[in-house]
Amino acid sequence: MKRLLERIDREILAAGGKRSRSRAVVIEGFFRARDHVTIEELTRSVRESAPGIGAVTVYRTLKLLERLGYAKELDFGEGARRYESNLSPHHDHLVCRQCGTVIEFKDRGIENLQDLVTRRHGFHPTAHRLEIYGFCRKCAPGNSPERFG
Amino acid sequence: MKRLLERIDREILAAGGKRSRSRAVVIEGFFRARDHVTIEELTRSVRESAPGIGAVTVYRTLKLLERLGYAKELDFGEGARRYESNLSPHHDHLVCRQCGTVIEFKDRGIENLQDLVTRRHGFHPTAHRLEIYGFCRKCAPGNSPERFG
DNA sequence: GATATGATGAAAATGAATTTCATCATCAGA
DNA sequence: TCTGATGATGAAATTCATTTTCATCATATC
Repeated sequence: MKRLLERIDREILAAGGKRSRSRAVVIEGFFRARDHVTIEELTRSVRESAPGIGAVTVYRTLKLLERLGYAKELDFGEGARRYESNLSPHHDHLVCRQCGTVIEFKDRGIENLQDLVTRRHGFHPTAHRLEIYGFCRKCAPGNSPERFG
Repeated sequence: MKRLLERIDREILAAGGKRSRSRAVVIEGFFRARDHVTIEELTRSVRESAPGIGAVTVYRTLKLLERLGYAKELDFGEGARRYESNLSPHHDHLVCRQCGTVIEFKDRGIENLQDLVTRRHGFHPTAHRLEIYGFCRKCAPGNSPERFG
């Protein structure tokens, strides 16, 4: 973690930025937080140790991390965006509509077929998003007495 | 088209709604419009024939069509939602980041693999979204002198 | 035709995200 | 180490899509 923060620090410096205490706290908080956080969640958690930090700084810092390639914006259609660390390799998401759990998955076969599809249309892909919405194992119809029983 | 509008009309009545001129204009406008319209685009086009129609009515009418199963909300991350008719069977989208063109595609292989993935995680899917972003044939790197030359 | 109630549109409200701006902090050079 | 330039901050204001409110209008129903 220390290594990572120092590396990001160096990249910010190299890009003409300056160090700042608030930003450091937000960045560390982001990598320590559970994945797929909203700005609001992250702001709340970061303020536990550094109460003065404004939500605007959290917005700005995550935009910065995204620009540097360390964070990824997600949108599960909830109104507010979520962010995940971009350190682990690319993956897609299963999103439970009941409890909000997000399961990450990776499927080489799907990716290959996507490549075929784009090639067939002469399309040059730069990114994709695949989300499957439904009910996770725990919330599945039949396993949720209070909802279906 | 006439048939379709009458059928929707009947469904609205059956659900306890009433007929309305404005709404009829919006619904017809929606099915005549090019696919993947924004509220703003549809409002503008609808106002050419019925200037008094408020954007709020367009919002409400598309929500209604969605509830009835005739329209689908899309979000290509542009800030404003888009809507497409839900009459044609399910498909996914290639979205050009340069010119905004949207190509629809359908790939049974991808869908099958998605089913496998969800089953592997004990997940019960109810919907999914797959969008591939990049450059369409016309805007592809190498074909766009003003951008890459 | 009278009446209950759904639909409308303008304006206000909401809420996430961004911008503005005065102030503070940090880096670079003397 | 001091100092000036400029990046970063946080509060408040702004933006923008969408939703809600509300007085009024329109349409089914009796």
